[in-house]
Amino acid sequence: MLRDLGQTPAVIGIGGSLGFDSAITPAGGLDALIALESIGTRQSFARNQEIYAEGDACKHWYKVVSGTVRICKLFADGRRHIAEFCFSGDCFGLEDLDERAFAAEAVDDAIVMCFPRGASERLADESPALGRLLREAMLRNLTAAHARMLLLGRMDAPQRVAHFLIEMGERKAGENHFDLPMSRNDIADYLGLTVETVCRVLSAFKRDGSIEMPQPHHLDIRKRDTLDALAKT
Amino acid sequence: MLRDLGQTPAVIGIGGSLGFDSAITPAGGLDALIALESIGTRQSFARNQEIYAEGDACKHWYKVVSGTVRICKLFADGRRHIAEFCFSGDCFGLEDLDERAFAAEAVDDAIVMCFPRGASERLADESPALGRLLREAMLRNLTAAHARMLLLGRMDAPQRVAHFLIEMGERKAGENHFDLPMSRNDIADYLGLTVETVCRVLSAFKRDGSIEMPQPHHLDIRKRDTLDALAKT
DNA sequence: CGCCAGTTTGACCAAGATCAACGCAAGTGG
DNA sequence: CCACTTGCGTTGATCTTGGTCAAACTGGCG
Repeated sequence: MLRDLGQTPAVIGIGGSLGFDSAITPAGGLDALIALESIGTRQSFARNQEIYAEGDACKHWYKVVSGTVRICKLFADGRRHIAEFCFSGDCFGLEDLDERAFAAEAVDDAIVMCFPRGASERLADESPALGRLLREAMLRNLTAAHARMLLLGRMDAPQRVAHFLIEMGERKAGENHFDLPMSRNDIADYLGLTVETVCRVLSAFKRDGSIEMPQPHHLDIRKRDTLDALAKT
Repeated sequence: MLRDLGQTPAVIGIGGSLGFDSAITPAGGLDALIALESIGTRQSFARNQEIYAEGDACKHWYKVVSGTVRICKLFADGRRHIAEFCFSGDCFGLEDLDERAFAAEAVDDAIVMCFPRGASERLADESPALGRLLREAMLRNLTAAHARMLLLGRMDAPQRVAHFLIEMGERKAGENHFDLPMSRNDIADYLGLTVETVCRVLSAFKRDGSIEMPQPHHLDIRKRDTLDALAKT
């Protein structure tokens, strides 16, 4: 547990991929991380179960232990926007507002650690190193958010899907062969497209040999170069 | 100068509106803010002048004193994406990467304060209160980034323009009557639209009486309700 | 005066949304 | 064990929004 925290320590952000995998943990930071770990509680959620709802009070933040979590928002007209998918090691639910602007739901069966917000802020106060780690993580998150703005504002459908596949490959496994835990609808709402468009683009990728998809949720990237070229802005 | 910092203290983020206008400055935070102010230098830029370029080293971050700054990125195909407009009191240029992912340019004649990155990080290490303020500011920035994702991913052209007009009204003046310092091209690149579409939507708003625009850069919101209703997701 | 950069408008086109249908595998209940 | 339902995924036909291309208008400024 300790070793795990040391390698991908708990980190902050509304959601997003931000373990400190490559960060050096300065003296003092490690103690704070141990203390942080000790104030967390473990929770399990079933597929599609709500972790917190839009409008709930922001009393805690979370770190994914296993499974997948989506950070999302439902509109009056029934449409949905997914801000982020969180995988093992990712953190979510830390916001500056008092109320949740987004909901968090388990995509598949998921286990998360839950940290009280106030206590972890006090820990950061006592440990400059932890404070700095948190700031760095937030900036990383901000960088990721800007990248997503580019995707949503400037990329066409094939580019978005290619970008998504590469992102998933890197975050899930770092390999060309992996499972997609989320539905086509989830993917569409994450990329700002419709289910139909996502399907069509995936079919097109399959047709030109860029990917193989024996089952809808089992993916194999065959021409990474082609996808990379597309995803490159 | 000191009073100014106390009211809208220097704050961090790639860009964005994040003065601590409403934040209480806890004991100790103020000292750090004074120290921060003392390490800053004042710089002036002419209209369209570059403050830093994409790829430059991230040695400093900035706070707008007067004028307008755009944070933007140019693509190989000539298109441009504007991540943020920064007005008086806003800060920009603090990133986690070593190289600038975006450029910063003066929209009109602008004056900024420039702070060395390393020195301000050390200040935050010494002052938990400052560290906490910075974290809060970053989270605010993250919230803003998520709102922009919603805009870029889910809103149609009239909604985006309505949202933009309301945002500018609130940030520039808090009134219904104000100047738009940026060009139609800037607006388009900020909203993920083309100049033509921005013009058409503005003309439509003018036709239905939602706004008046005696000159292209002078705006008067006449039916805020209509615009609000549009902008509401 | 004419030039120039920025703005506006119109005609046309294409990417992706919408609407509709079908396929397919995993339940579910008789 | 087999109809029947249900939830996803896929595919096709059509429509809409906003992009593209082209041209005209405007207000400074040499």
